[in-house]
Amino acid sequence: MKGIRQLAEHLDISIGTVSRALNGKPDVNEETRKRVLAAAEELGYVANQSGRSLRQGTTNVIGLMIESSKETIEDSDNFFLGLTSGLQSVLARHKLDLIMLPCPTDEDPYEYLKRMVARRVVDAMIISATQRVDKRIDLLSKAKIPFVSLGRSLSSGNSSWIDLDFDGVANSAVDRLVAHGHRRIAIAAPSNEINLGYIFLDGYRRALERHGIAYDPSLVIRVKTSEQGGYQAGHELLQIDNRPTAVILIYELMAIGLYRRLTEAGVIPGHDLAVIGFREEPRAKFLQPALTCFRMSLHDLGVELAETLLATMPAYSHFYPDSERNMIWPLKLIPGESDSFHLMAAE
Amino acid sequence: MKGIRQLAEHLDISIGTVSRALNGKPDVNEETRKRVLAAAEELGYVANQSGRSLRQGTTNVIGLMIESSKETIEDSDNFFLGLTSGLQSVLARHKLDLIMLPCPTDEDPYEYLKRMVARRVVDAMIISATQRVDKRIDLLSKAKIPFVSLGRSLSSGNSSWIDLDFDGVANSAVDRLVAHGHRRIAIAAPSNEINLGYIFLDGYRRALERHGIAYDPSLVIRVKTSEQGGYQAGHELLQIDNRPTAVILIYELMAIGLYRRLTEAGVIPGHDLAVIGFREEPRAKFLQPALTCFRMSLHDLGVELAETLLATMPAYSHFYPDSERNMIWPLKLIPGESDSFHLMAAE
DNA sequence: ACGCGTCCCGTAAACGTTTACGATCCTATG
DNA sequence: CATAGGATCGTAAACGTTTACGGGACGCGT
Repeated sequence: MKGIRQLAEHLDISIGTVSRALNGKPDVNEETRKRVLAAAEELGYVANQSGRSLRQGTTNVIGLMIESSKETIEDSDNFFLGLTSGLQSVLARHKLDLIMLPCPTDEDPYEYLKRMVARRVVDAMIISATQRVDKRIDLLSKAKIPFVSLGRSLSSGNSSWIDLDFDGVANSAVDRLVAHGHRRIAIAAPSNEINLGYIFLDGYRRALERHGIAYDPSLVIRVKTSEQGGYQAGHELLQIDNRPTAVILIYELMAIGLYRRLTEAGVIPGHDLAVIGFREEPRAKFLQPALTCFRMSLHDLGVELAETLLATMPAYSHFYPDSERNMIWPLKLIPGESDSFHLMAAE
Repeated sequence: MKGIRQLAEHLDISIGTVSRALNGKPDVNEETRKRVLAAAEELGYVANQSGRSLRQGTTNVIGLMIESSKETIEDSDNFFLGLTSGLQSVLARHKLDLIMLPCPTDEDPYEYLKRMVARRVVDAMIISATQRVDKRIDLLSKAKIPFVSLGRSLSSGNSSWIDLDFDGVANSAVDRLVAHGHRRIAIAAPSNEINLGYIFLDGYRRALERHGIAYDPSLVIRVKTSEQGGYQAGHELLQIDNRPTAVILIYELMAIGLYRRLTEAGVIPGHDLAVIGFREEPRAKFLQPALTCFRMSLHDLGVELAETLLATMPAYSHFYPDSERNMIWPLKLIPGESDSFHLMAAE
């Protein structure tokens, strides 16, 4: 089966009518529409995407850009795959397909995105790992490509975003640790320019202030968001004099490395050092003591992302009239035992 | 910047010459080529992919199909993301882009692939999770879409594939366990129709035979390849009367669940029950005792996949003249402690 | 009989690119 | 000088769709 022309000839109908029949347009007899659909099914005809895109200027494809640095690719998790399920459940309703665009580790994400945008291979984009100031946002805005970013940015302007509630996470974590008697609380934040690192630290700082605890910069550890980074964090924690009694991790896989380093040094996690991590991961279930952490549904987040995105696309926005353009995605605290040993007042 | 026409007008050159200049064709003055390239860079012109695809019948995009069932998506790992790095390093040399095509969990993989193929959105495909008999292979062959499958199949015919050496893995594992004195060796295989499960079991069976150990079907446990499945496997292991003294797992994440179930029952992994897993995963590093398992480089596998694929594509095959169409990908044994406690002869 | 509207269908242009072909100019060679 | 041939460029067709437009057939009311 070559194209619509062969299909039309086979049916002895004009090519225009066949197209209208297939696309559910009016001005076509219900009877002939049946014939056309049957023949298409029988001959296995599916419209060539290039031809269609060229004519309509639309691809019916949504892109999910994926970044994974050389350092974290080994530890990188099922985050994006977890998202796809929710995304697709919404996109499928509009006959939109999702493709993932993995940015090569040795290419600049901005340049990569620029290429993809210029080639007009997707109608809209979802980007993540949003930086504090992110050129990609300006790029997409100027190119008038609808998009939503997972993570707000200083560059966001009035574009759409959904951000994980890292402010809330930091606050609950500090509250909980303080309630358990901790006063010296360390925090492991990412070493790159990702914006959620800043939000996380801000929340941490303001929470301390709320509890009348002085902010101590030496308790802020900047490491990679990986198991390796967790190990490194543990290492640095042990060096601090007047060692903190608790630590908050921005990424749960770090807990594995942290536990490892602590255990090596004879420091018992949860007993000698309280630990709270983000986010709940099935594969960290094994940790002893069980990690206190925050839960979120990747599927639901995917659904929300898709709806927010569609709301920004003129052709689909009427389906989602009252969709928020911006939103803070809530996390739920899952109490474990890694922070529940009460401390004797040290002084 | 709209299209090549505007670029041509801006340069006051014909549209054909511009196209030739951009694509490095002959019959264009070196001087004007410079001008064209400069102007394209300045105005940010990039060829529209749809137009190009339509004309040349080629998209310059390679698809990596991703399957993840509802059950395993939570546990699914960085396998595909790990592959992309190697894939892209090769594809980039030929200006080919990689996209990942995640099959929705509620859609039949065959139908999904059929849609993607018919829409002509990629030039070639990489498929994985190959089934014992896999209709996708016939589909791609008939559609004359170059492809390589990760995992051979009974349907493979003379198509290209790379298969992980599960036969070798099963054999080494059995050899090692027998050398440690084990005679009753269980095996946890996947419950679906994925072909590597069969190969794994075959290898296991032949290895037993080689050692003069009778094959006992009750020692074959079929579970999902997830942490949950590992737990289930542990559960079933404990039910077997005349309990086996060792178990081989087809997937390393299963070890986490297995350890959990064993510990619950007071059975010490590595001591009361020897364990060998596939494949090495950074996140299973924490397990105590350390898991004996098999290592492979995802990056290198990606490289090999890309080269094998390109070798099947007429336009690129001359770059890879002596590339094997089929290949067994070797794994390296990483000794841990989970199988190294020597047993007293039980009888 | 005439006009008008509705239903259905065919015709052809347009989307942006690549490429076969032919045209022009210039140089070298006899 | 005539001509061959190389270098460079312009022209136009083609890829597979969608869709604006117009036209024929038919029914209905006047």
